[in-house]
Amino acid sequence: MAIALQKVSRQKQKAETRQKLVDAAAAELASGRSFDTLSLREVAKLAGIAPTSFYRHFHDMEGLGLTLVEQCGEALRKRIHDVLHQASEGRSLIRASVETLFEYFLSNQGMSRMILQESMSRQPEFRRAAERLMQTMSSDLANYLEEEARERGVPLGHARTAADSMVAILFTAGIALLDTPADERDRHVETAILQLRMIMRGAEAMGQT
Amino acid sequence: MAIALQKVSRQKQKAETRQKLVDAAAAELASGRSFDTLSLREVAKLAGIAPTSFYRHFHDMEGLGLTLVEQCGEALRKRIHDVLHQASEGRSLIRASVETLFEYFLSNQGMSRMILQESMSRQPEFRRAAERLMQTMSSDLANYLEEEARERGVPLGHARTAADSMVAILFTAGIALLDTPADERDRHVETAILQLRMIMRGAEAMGQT
DNA sequence: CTTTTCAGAGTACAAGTGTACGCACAACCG
DNA sequence: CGGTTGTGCGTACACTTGTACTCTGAAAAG
Repeated sequence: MAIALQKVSRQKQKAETRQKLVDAAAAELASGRSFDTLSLREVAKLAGIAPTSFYRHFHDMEGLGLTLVEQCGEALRKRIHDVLHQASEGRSLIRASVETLFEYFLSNQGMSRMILQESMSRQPEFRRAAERLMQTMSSDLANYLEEEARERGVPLGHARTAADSMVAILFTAGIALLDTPADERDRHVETAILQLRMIMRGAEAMGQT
Repeated sequence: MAIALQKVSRQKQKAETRQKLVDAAAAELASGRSFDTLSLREVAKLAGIAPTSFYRHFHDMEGLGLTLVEQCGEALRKRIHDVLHQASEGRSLIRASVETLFEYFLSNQGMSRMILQESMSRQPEFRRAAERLMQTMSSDLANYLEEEARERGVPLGHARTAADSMVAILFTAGIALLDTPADERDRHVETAILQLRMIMRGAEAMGQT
């Protein structure tokens, strides 16, 4: 006996299938595929829709890619923001940030790889999207550093520049991390923390000049 | 009237066609194509050989890619090495290094993009190749920093870690540089220099602890 | 109710892909 | 010299790719 099916609105239905496409792509990334070897037909098949129906949702694979980066970037950004603006349970803030970020990288390898990779992609749109993300994170971080320095009464020179350095290091280390067997990952974490502290020291030193 | 043709040895001939393949790929990269959209058939055609003859030289496109990275990486490494170990004509060494490296990135955009991009590639071989390059450069730099610090009698803590940071920043900045219109590039250069100096200061500060 | 809209399916096609197989012919080796 | 080796070519095959076109059926609009 068939259960009465809810009649769903058109736009809701459309949004759902669209998300199916996004999810299918994400799943494929998660299992190690690279985004630009992913074909329209393939994601369509994985999402359970006809290849030609893809066009009802995205004009391009690039369109899908941008949505993907955007969705994941938002999650990432939020995560860092939260760490910075809430109690860090006794851990130093630098340590908390590094650990949180790396944790995210590890549990979302597929998407992280994509973001990191597309930040160096040939497709200008992708690059810009990734760059925007990094810049947003860098701004967040810079604001925080300045505020925190003011509270401690330590003059901090070039907060934004320091923040840029930190983000660059975190992302570069992130990639290396994903290639590292689990039992050596701590070393990367400690190194990254050391690197960030070094930059903090340098920034403070240059603030006093 | 036909000029007498030199009879060429087999291995020399083979080496030549192999290089034709490499050059064809490099040329395509230089004109903006991304390596992994490059097909075997395409490079074969550009090199002026039959598609199936490709296999006489490389087992894979990946094989070609590795050769490409290797050749270009060597050039890059050498360039930096030279800057570090020779008179820098009055410029500070940091400035000289940054300017030389960025110059190289700009005049070899295709290859640079490839190296930078493949350092985050899905293909583990590529990643490792790029990582090897970065580590070599980092070692070179670390050695130099230590030696130079010894000469000045300044204790330098964690030279290698500092060098890693510097390389990460240089490569990240390199990508941004390539996306920047010519008249704004100086800003990137100055920022990078500032970032490296900051790290130096930090490293010195931590060396005294 | 009727009419319109539009997400999705199906078919079809031209173009491009990697590569297996066999052949030609010049360089090499004994 | 004659036999072997190996680079390069051409053909052929089985796929995969993006997408143009047409059709269907149900939700939305009137």
